[in-house]
Amino acid sequence: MTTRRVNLNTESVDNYLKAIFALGGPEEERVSSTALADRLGVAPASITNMLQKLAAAPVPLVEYESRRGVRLSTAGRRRALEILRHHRLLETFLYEVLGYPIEEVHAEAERLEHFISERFEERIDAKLGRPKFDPHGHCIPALNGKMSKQTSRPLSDIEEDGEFVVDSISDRDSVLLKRLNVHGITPGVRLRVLMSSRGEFVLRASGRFKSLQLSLSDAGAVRIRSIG
Amino acid sequence: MTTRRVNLNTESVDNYLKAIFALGGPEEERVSSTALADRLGVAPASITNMLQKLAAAPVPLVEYESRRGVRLSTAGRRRALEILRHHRLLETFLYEVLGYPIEEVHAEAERLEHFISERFEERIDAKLGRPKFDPHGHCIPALNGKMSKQTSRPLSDIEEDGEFVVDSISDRDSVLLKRLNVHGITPGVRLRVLMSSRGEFVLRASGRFKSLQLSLSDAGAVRIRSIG
DNA sequence: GGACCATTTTAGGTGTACCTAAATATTTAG
DNA sequence: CTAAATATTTAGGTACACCTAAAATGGTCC
Ligand SMILES: [Mn+2]
Ligand SMILES: [Mn+2]
Ligand SMILES: [Mn+2]
Ligand SMILES: [Mn+2]
Repeated sequence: MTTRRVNLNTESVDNYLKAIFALGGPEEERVSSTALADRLGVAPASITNMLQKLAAAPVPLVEYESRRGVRLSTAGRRRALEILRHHRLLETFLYEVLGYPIEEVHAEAERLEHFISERFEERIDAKLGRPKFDPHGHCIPALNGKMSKQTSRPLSDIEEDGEFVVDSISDRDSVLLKRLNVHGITPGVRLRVLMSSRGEFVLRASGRFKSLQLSLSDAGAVRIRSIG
Repeated sequence: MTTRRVNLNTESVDNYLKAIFALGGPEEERVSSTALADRLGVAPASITNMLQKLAAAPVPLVEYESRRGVRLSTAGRRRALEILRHHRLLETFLYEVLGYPIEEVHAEAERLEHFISERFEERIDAKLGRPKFDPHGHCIPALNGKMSKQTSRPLSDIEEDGEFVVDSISDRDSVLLKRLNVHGITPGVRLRVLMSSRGEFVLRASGRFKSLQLSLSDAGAVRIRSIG
């Protein structure tokens, strides 16, 4: 009755860990099976299956109690941050060195992040001059896994007109990303925000003439901070 | 009785096609199951299984008759050349742009070749100035799949002392590759060859003091052409 | 022309990562 | 507090890419 050891160095495991990390938020709260199923686009039953496997490993990658959600273990968090570092370095590299359009870097990085070696990671990091942020304004985790906390808030939380600085933009919706880019809404840019009726947001980047109207849900993809 | 269609866009299929292409040689001769099993490091039974699948596809990737070996179909050759182009562009890129040591480019390219997009391929090709040869001296197939025939011969075929130009060096043995590189034996270099007793080769690159002794089998990894 | 031997194929499994349907537990609402 | 709704897990599949062992084939050698 030898305990058969499973192989957890797979693209799939990477993606589960990244999803748990992302959904857990800065407080690393427990994540539900449904939320994961939704994010990863797989059936809830598949989630349960994988979580049981990740939790039962010799070095568990998650803490998991049946029906009580899941959170990353220390090893799981280390691995998630490693992949996130690959992802963001790749995005920066594709954008800066290979001249990709901003809305195309994410999909390419999403695949390659699982297959580049530590040497590749080191070489592009060096070539880019050890960047701290990716082209969407997201912080790149350091080699030791350290990552500074976000001080920004979602544009969708704003309740009054005002001026802000664009902190970062989610890379998950490439159509929206391109639309924002066309209107000059990129990380670091100064932004005038007007609340229209019915929870829509009207944005204008500094130095631009054309404004852009965003739905509440699209506004959730943009993070801002106060001018300063 | 619906014919279930299989997915042939996998890393595994890529590698089978590449192996058939490489083993078939310039004449694209039929390749035996054993030769493939040997090259790919899988059991002969696995080879049979995959070949049947590749041959039975709606657009067959190989021509296969039981017990008579395989060769690539037009579609299979196209795909093999596409992957070979990825591989060699990646090697050139890793070497030229990222400063990899020559003996490390192959392993990295071997993984990444299956996962880069057409955009990535195009961007590194452009960045490198549409190179025709990779850092081992191998021809990079064109976008349309055209590739010029080799005019070189293996060093191991030489039977008398002489001077030659290094054409290319196999990338499959990284230890040998590094050893050759240390002795200045790289594509384009002028090479003095002395036949020692017992089928060993003594090489000296032009402008170098130290010679290098190579076994017959290692000499098979070096291709040369006449000076001119 | 038959026996032998190497090659190749068939038959029957494995582990990974999914799936659907059914069962069960938890939460919410009346 | 219970019933309905929702969330989660269990049970029983599938496809892929491997594997080993056994059977079949085909060429060689006497
Ligand atoms: Mn991204
Ligand atoms: Mn991914
Ligand atoms: Mn190579
Ligand atoms: Mn490969």
